Amino acid sequence: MNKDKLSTEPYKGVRDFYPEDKAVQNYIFNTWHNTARQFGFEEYDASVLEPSQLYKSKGAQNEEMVNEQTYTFLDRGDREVTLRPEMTPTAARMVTGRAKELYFPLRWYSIPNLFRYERSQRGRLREHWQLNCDIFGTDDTTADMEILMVANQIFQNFGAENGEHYKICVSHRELLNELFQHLDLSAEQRLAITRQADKMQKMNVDEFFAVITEIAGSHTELILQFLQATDLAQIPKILHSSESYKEISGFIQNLSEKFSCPVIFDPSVIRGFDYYTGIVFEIFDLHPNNNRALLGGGRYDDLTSLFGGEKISGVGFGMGDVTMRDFLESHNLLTADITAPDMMIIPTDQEQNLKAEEVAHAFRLAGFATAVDMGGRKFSKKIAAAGEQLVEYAIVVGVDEVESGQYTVKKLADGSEVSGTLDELISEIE
RNA sequence: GCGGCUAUUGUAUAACGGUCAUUACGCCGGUUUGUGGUACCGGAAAUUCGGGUUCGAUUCCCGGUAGCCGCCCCA
Repeated sequence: MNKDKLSTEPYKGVRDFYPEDKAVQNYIFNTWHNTARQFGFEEYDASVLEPSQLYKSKGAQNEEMVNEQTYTFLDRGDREVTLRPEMTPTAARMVTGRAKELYFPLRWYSIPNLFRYERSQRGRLREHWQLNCDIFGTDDTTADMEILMVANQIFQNFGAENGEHYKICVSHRELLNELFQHLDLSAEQRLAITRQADKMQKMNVDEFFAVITEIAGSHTELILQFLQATDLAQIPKILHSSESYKEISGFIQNLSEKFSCPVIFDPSVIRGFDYYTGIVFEIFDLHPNNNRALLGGGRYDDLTSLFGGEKISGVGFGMGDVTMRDFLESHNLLTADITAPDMMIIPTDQEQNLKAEEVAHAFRLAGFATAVDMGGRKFSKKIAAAGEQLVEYAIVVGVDEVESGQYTVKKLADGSEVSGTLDELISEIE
């Protein structure tokens, strides 16, 4: 290997999509598009470039994240620019920009590519695509239910089963907040507990007990009672009379009973960011190799305050293509759209290439995806190659065909042949 | 940013410190000068880089680089 030559590997943490990979991605994207449309969502999009300020404005924590975990640089006009690491701020920006003329509730979805500057690992690369679905401008819990039904339907449309391949876990931000308030915990304690809750599944019980005791001291028991609850009824009694308790219990019951979408109460579902204020949820991959969330989201009551104007609330989720592909592969649910041409025109030798291109043109105008193999191999090899690429039909173009005007189209799957003029063939194999 | 593991042809792999570096798939060609996929024959193609130990290193040691896995963080 000559080290002076350029590497054929893609840039660190990003992927090449060879045709077989692109076919998988198309299958995933098509299922996402179709499901979003099934629920009446409209697609939006924006540039990958955003002013860095869009991500820094949410607080110091975010500023650190932008500085260390995003692709951020100065443009030629000394403006600080960031490759978008998430879509929600962009969506908030766009919704606010036209808040006066948009009709709410607004159902929007997008499949943006997102970038993050960090060490890659299984399920987390530096560039990925993420389906974002949101319902903006309503506080009604029906919207929360609908958003989860979209999420569930996506998995159904991939042929996955709730409870067998994945599970849907829900919680409510206010429940934990109320508990914190009741116990009069400091902001630092709250943050520390919130951080730990996410990791509960990865630790054993004793370890977890020790960690929480260190943070919360005498309140450990109540906090553990909350975090270890496997059912809404098991959380501390003092929370049972709250509005959020009523909201989430109705939510769970309705989804399971009315919409065949069983969801599980799981208090360890927190979601990292501050803008969530109501119901939060995650969908987990149940395959042992993929012990992580495939999708996460929740309700926010004020996403647009940065831009001034009226508050706009909403509910939404994001899910990534990398974890989705791992999910489908692990559970053997993957099918891919074949992208081979419908028809391959095969000149017997290169003298016939121009004529072959003419023949191809006729079929293209008739609606066939048609390619010409103008390479220098023997034409028997060309037929073999077309067959292996799963091309549907092949037509050999040689001196005999050109002189007689009679061509033979071969169906490669079974070897059957039909002969005639080009016009006859075109109408024949429709 | 931190830690663990790995590095052999395009891919996947084999090789007690001594081989002409194994095998399979894929690729190219032929058996087959006008009709494919299976069979047979042949071909091209590799030890990540730099040092060290040794008569001799793919193999052992050190360092660089890259990849994978995990941690941190998770938008």
